Order: sequence, then structure tokens, then C-alpha cells
Amino acid sequence: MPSKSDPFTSSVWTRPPRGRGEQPTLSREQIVRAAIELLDSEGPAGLSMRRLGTRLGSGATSVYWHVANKDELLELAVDEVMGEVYVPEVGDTGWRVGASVLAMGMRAMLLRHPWVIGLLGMRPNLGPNAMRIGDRTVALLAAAGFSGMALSHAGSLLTSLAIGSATTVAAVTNSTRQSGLSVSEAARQLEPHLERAATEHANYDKWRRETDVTGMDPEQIWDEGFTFGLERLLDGLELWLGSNAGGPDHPAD
Amino acid sequence: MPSKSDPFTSSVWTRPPRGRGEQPTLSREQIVRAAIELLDSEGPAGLSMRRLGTRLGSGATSVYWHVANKDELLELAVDEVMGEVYVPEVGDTGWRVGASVLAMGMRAMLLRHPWVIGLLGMRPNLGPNAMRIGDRTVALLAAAGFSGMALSHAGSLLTSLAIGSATTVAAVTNSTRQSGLSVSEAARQLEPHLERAATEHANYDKWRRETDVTGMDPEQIWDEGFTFGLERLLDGLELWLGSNAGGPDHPAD
DNA sequence: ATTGAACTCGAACAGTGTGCGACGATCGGT
DNA sequence: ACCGATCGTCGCACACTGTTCGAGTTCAAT
Repeated sequence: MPSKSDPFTSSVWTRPPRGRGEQPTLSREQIVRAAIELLDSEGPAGLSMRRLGTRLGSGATSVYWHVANKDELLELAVDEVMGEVYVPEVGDTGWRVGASVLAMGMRAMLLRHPWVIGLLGMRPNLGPNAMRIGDRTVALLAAAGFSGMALSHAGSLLTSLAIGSATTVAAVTNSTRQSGLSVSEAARQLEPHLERAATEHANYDKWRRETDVTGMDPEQIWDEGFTFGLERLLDGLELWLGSNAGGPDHPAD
Repeated sequence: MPSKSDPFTSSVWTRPPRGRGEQPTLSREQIVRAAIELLDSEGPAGLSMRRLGTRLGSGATSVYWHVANKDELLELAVDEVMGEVYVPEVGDTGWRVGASVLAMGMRAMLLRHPWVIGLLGMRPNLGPNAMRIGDRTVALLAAAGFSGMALSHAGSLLTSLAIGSATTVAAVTNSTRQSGLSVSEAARQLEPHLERAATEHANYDKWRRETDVTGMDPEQIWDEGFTFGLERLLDGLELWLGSNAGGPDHPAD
């Protein structure tokens, strides 16, 4: 039955065979990748099943054969980008560098894909890549001398810091995506509003002289803040390690 | 013009006057409070403008007079719950206790309102309560001896830790709200799935003996993990303070 | 009594996630 | 060479969403 608008698309001769040599139909991995691209470029609100379908050159509801839900698709997308963070193997470096690489890599990934931040708190991530990260982190810290509860606590501590730090930056990224500005430009554009709010509801002038940031690159300031915090955290962990290494499971009270 | 279904509701004699003694119309604060209640009990997906309207006993679209957007409403809700976290005044306690109260209070707030987590990374929060928190935090840490960049870095460090730590717990809370279980019960119900995923994609058995958590209360474990991390972080900050107090703005390289 | 502002609300529009059933293509077994 | 069975795609429909618009209502001030 030929279409009214364009009868040629339904002709056997004009339509590509699509049988085997073309796109091997739709695959789950292809869908997830397209969803990630859409989320990266358009933000969380830019991903709808229909838009995803048209982007894949397929009908809107064909996706539901490979993926149960939109939620499930988002779960897959989150774990997929988790695969981008690299955790050093044990013995490659000292544990401080290893932990730094993990934390900074995870933060960098979250800044590349700011939409992940809003999804991390929605459901626990049990995907293979998240498991691999956890596994390597535990290995890294166990080799450093952590054991028992402190081992798992120190592990989640590093990712917690990365997530918390990335949240601030992602807020700026996510709120100014449609303006097409870079993160630093957007942050600078936000600065006067922040100043006004601060002077209204807090004595901002008092602290402004104390911690003046005018003229600096916001992105660089955020990076410095993160490495500062990471260094302090590693110092604290090393300190604890010095007084509790190989000891009992219970930390010092 | 009488309604077809119930003509009496539109009669002047059956309708309550509503002029003055009734609900003093709708107020922005009342709307925000109702939205928070809805979000707390039903989760992020449970808040729609229509449900909010009916909950307030008003038409669905009446809310738009007091609030421009749903986004703006969410911004107001986030800042409203920010008002729940208490930051000690300078001089009330030592800076370590003050910082602990701030971080734990913020984490507790995030666990009471798990939907906030998904919103924090969407747009920067410039509300009065957030400003007040930042102001007091800076004051607290300045009195402790921090100055310059380290001052603002240390401040955001504390909230970063609280946010990151709360994210893990909120993931469980948010994903199991409809089941009506408590957080600990939900976490225990999640445990076998986590185990299966871990044994599949990581050598879980190896670390299971190392860090065995069976039988313990998940909620308590999370709390311990947070206080452990917080203590290590404060140790690191104190260490830095000892070698950099009153010095130049640049941290030691 | 009239005006004008403050406020409410129903109808409508575009867009969302998703279930259902019909359709076709591919393939293993006879 | 045929014939189901299975895999995969897709159009339609449903309930629901955020939001706009304009008509309606109340109330304080002139």
C-alpha cells in the first residue's frame, strides 16, 4: 500500500533491502549509545523515546523490544559511562596516586556527562562497570593497608567526594546548556546573580575581600577546590592508616 | 450557570461564602509546603501540578499565579528544605564540632528529603537559605584559621561529602518507596542482587570475607561510613591548618 | 457605583511513556 | 520448495504531563 506523501519509499526498488547488509537491525548497545549522545548534547529533558527513535532511524516504539523501560534505558546509560572511568591496577602506583586517579577520573566523567548526577540518587547502580570500579577500588585500598569496615568506607568516600564536587559544576552546566556557553563563561555570567543573592541574605562583603575570585577561571577554581579536598582527604586517610594499620576492625574511638 | 452533575454546588445558598473566614486564598509558602509533602511521600514522580492543585483544594492551574514554573517551584522547595539544616554560630563550639554538625545536619536533611539529591545538580541554588548556610560555614571555618581560597574550598568540601554520602542512601530510598519498606529493610532486600552482580562482574568472594556486613543494620553502616569519612576529612583539614595557618593564600605544594 | 487589580479556574494544545495488536522478514525443519 | 515459528518493527491509542489563554470572580479603593 503506497504512502500518499511519497509513494516511492514503499517501492521495492527504491527501498534499500535492509535485510542483512545494512544496519544489523537495532541493537541494545546502539540504543544506549544514541541515548547517551542525546543526553550529552540536549540534557536530561532532551531524551524522549520518540526523539531517540527518530535519531536511530526507527519507529518510536521499536526501542521497547530491546529495552523494557525508559528507566531501564537510563540505568544502562549510567553504567555505560561508568565504563569510562579508569581505576589503576594494584601495584601500578602508590595507593595515593591510585586513589587520586580514581577520584579525578570519576569526577571528570561526571563533568562530561552532567545528566548522570541527577540519576545517581534515583536507584542503586548494580551494572557491571560499577561493580568493576568497586572491585578495583577495594583492591587498591586493601593493598594500601585498609581492612574491614574501613576498607569499604574509604572506598565509598572517594566516590562520594567526586560526586559531591561534580554536583556543583553540573548544576551550572545543566542550567545553561541551551545558551551554548562554555562552563567558565556560564559561571561568570552567574556570578553577579550570586553576588546579589549573597549580599541580600548574608554579609557577603565581609567575605568577599577574604576570598576574592574575580578574574579567575571558575573551572580552574573548581578543579583546585577538588584537588585540595582530595589531598586533605588522603592526608586524613594516611594518618588513620599510620595509627591503625593491621589493627582490629574497629576504628579508634 | 448550574453544573449538570450537581446543580446545588453552584447555588448561592449552598456554597460557603469563602469570602474571608475560609482559607485565605492560596499563598506561595503554602504551595511550596504542599509540594514538599507530596515529594516526601510520593517521590519525584509523584508531584504533578494537577495533583498539587487538588491537594491544595484548588484548581490545577491556580498555582501558576503564585509560581512561574514547575522548575521554579522545585527551586523554592529545595531552598525551603535547606532551611532545615542548622549551622552553629561562631564561638558556640570548636570548629571541628561545628563542621561536623553542619555536615551531619545536611546529610540528615538529604535523607529526610531524598528527592533533593536529584535536583541539586540541575541548577545552582541561590536561595536565601542556601546563602545563609554558606555564610555561616565560611564564618565557622574562618574563625578556625582558614583564609583565602582554602576557606571556600574547605566549605564546599563539607557539603560535597554530605551530598556524596547521601546519594548512595537516597538511591535505595527512592527506588523502593512504593514498597513501603524502611530503608534498612529495603537495603537488606537489595543485598542478594548486589551479591549476584558482584560475583558476576568482580571477584566478590575475595572481598566478602574481608568486609563482611551480613546481619548488620545497613542504615547504621552508612552512618558509620559517613562519620568515618568526616573524621578523616577533618583530620586532613586540621593537619593542613597546622602547617599553613595564617600563611599566604597558596597551599603548600 | 465604577474602576482596576488580585486571583481562580476550565478548556485546550503539544508532547510524554508505554501497551497492544497487526505486519513483515528471516530461518529451521520437513 | 514450502510452512509455521520466532524475531523484530511499527502505527495507533490511552492516560497523563506542563503550560497558555481568556473568561470569570472577588475585593479594596476611588
